[in-house]
This record gives sequence, structure tokens and C-alpha cells, in this order.
Amino acid sequence: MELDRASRELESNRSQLSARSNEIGKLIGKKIGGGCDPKGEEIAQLKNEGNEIKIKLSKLEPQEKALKAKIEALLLELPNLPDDSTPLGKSEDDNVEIKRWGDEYIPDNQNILPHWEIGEKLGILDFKRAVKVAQSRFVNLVGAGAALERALISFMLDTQIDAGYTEVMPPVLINSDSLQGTSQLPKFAEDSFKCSNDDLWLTPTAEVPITNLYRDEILEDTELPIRHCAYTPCFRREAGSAGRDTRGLIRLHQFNKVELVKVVVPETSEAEHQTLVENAEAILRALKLPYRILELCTGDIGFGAAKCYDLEVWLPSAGMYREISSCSNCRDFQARRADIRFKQAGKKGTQYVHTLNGSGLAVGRTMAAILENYQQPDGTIKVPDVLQPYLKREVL
RNA sequence: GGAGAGGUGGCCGAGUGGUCGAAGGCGCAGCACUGGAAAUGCUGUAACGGGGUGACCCGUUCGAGGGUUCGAAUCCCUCCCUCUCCGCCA
Repeated sequence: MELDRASRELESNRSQLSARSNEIGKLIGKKIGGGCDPKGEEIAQLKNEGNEIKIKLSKLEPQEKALKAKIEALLLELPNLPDDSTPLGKSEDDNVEIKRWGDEYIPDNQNILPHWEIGEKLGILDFKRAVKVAQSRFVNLVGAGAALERALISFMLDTQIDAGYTEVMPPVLINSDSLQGTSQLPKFAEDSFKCSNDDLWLTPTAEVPITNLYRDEILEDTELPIRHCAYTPCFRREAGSAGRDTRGLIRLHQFNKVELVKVVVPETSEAEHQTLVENAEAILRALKLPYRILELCTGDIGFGAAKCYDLEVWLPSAGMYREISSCSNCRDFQARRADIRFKQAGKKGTQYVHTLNGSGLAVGRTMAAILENYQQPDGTIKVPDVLQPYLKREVL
């Protein structure tokens, strides 16, 4: 706050000086244009005054700049303010479960194999060779595994396109400005992969390239709401998660995701958030995968979100629900960083948009859920009805 | 990656140190003409930020950032992007 006050003072000071400086520049121009001797007394005097102002300005400008940079850096470190309705809490233990669906689909088979075991048995998941080619926490999908992944992606996209989203296929290598725009930078640099020779990063989520499509733009209110869905691979270093979920598809460095992103006017963002969650839920329901919805508490909510719902799918082998989608309303937080505004017809000035994003869904985790929930006693996997047209088979 | 040419308002395009935020055209808006329209004529028309009820006023912006200068769209440096040719390549 103090910094801000100082900065404003400097700014008004500087602005007055540059006004006078502009004036002098113009005056000299006029006099010379009007036939005045460029080397004469009058001009020399003006030049002098101009020089003095210049000296003052040269002192003020760096001060102002340094201050603004300092403020900027401080602000970039600040997380979004949670919405008033976001439950208070310290950790994920304080998240509030608000819905449970599909209990009747929870398999009672006691002999369910974890998805990585069944996957390797069926020859559709190959972790070993993926490690050779890359590192641990990578997977190679083989045959029906690759086809299932592709079917899921197509099914998810088709469903969301029907729900009114426009598909995009953005770059997955993105620059630092983009990561800053959606608030992955500066705080989470350690969590992303960076190219060593270029200012490019592997995108950790399609939220970044999609939201940044509109960075530094002033949209017409008639263009809003913008609703995009996209399939992209996502890349995360998973720094700090050593030892957690080291087996299977749950926590990989590279995974596929279908993402939903909305750019909306502030008045509708709450309602758009609700439908975003419903759109993500629709996939789980269509696949008949049991899930629950948590409303994240203040202690667990992400850096950029004001309000966030997590969808968690039932994983029988673990005997627990695991996150499969996270649906956030960032309000104007990202819009301010990325400078995404809109103009209302007939109204003066501009306003910040609200941005929302959610997974619809994480594809690898969906595959894991299917491999476990759809296991049959004979060790085969029944293909969910809605995927059969894509896979052209009923059993894996 | 190499060589060259560029990046100016909603669009095209002029402008190589000074009354330039920027000629001209297109587009758009208003008015006139018309029964109505087209054509034509006249007038107006950049954005963003800040201030004022308002007419307006101030600041910033000619790809971005720095420099030279009293003064930069114009000169110098760095970077980004686009186009042409060559090279390389899925």
C-alpha cells in the first residue's frame, strides 16, 4: 500500500514534468518553423530549461520504474482471494463433500487388480520400456490401450462440443508470458519443464495456452462467453511428489487431458462455473464411473482460483476416490495478469473478464478408473457402452 | 540457420529529426440529394489510462525494450514477428 502511494506520487510528478517538456519541444519547433534563429538566444534558453527537466526526469523515471517493478513482483506472488462461499480450512482434510454419485456402480468384486497390473497383464500398458525411452513416471500405451486413450479423448471432446464448446488445438510449448498470465509463474517454475535454448515451456495444462489466446486483448461483450474445449498432452515435473503414486497412471510426467476453458463477463461467472462442473460430471456419468464432488477449502484451493470444485473418481484398488478433474473460477485474477478485458457496447472504458477452467477429464486417470471399475471375473475389461462405437469392441 | 525486405489508425498506405497522433484512400457514422435506395457531395471518425456532470483537459502509444536529442514514426543498439530467396527438415 505504501509502495503504491509513493508510486502514484512519483507518477503524477513525472507526468507534470513531461507535460512541460513536451511543451518546450513543441515551442522550439514552432519558433524554428516560424523563422526564429535556431542558434539564437531564445532557443538556447528553452533548450536549457528542457535540459533541466530532462535531468529531473532522468532521476524520477528510474525511481518510478523500480517501484513499479517491485510492486509488480510482490503482486505476482499473491494468490487469488477465495470467494466468500469457499469453506474455511487448513488442508485437504477440510474440503467439503457436496455430492456423491454412482454408488450402485461400485464393483463388489474383491479380486480387483490395480489398473497397472491388469494393464500390463493385458499388454496394453508398458511402463518398463517407457522408462527406458524416457524416465520413470512415463507410460507407453500399446494396442487397445492406445486405442482406449484415443477413444476417451474423442468421446470427451465430442461430448463437450455438443455441450456448446468450441474445440481448439493450441501450442503445447508456451512462453513465459503465458505462464505468468495464468499464474503458473513466478511461483511454480519448479513444477514445469523448460526448454534450455528458448523461452519455451512444456505446458502443464491446456488452461495456459487457451486462456492466453486472449492475453492483451479487449474483447467485445458480444463475443462472450467464449467456451473452449481442447485435448492436449500435459507435462509436469511433479516436483516434491517423490514417492507418491509411483505406480500406474495416476501421476505421470506426461499425461493427456481434455480441458474446458471459459472466458465470461463477471455477472455470469458463477452460473458458468456450475455448468462447467456439470459438463465435467457428464463424462463420468456417461462412463458410469462412481464419483464425488468436493468443494475445496481455503487451505487447499489453488493459487489462482477463487472457488474450486474437485471431481474424484472411485478407484477400487485403492479403495478411495482420486481427483480426476478440478474446476476453478478464477474470477478476474488471471484476467488482470493477462490483461484480458472486454468492452460493453455503449459503455465507456473496459472491464476485466472472468476466466474459468476445468478438466473434462484427465484421460489417463479415466483409463485407470475404467480398467479397475470395469474388470470382469475372467480378468477382461468390459468396454463402457458409450465407448463401444469408438473402440468397435465390447471387451478388452 | 544464411541473405534481403518489412512491421504506421478497423483495413490499405504516405511519412527519414520539429507546429505529426500522423497525408491520402477504403470502411464506418451523420447530414444533403431521392418516392425510397444506389451513385454523388459535405462533415465527422485511433486506442488505452487518468481527471471533469459536461464541452473538454492531461498522459501514454507508429512491433517491444533501451540509447542519441531540447524534440524520434523518422537516427543508433538489442530482441520479437511477417514476407521473399537459399539451406535443412517431419
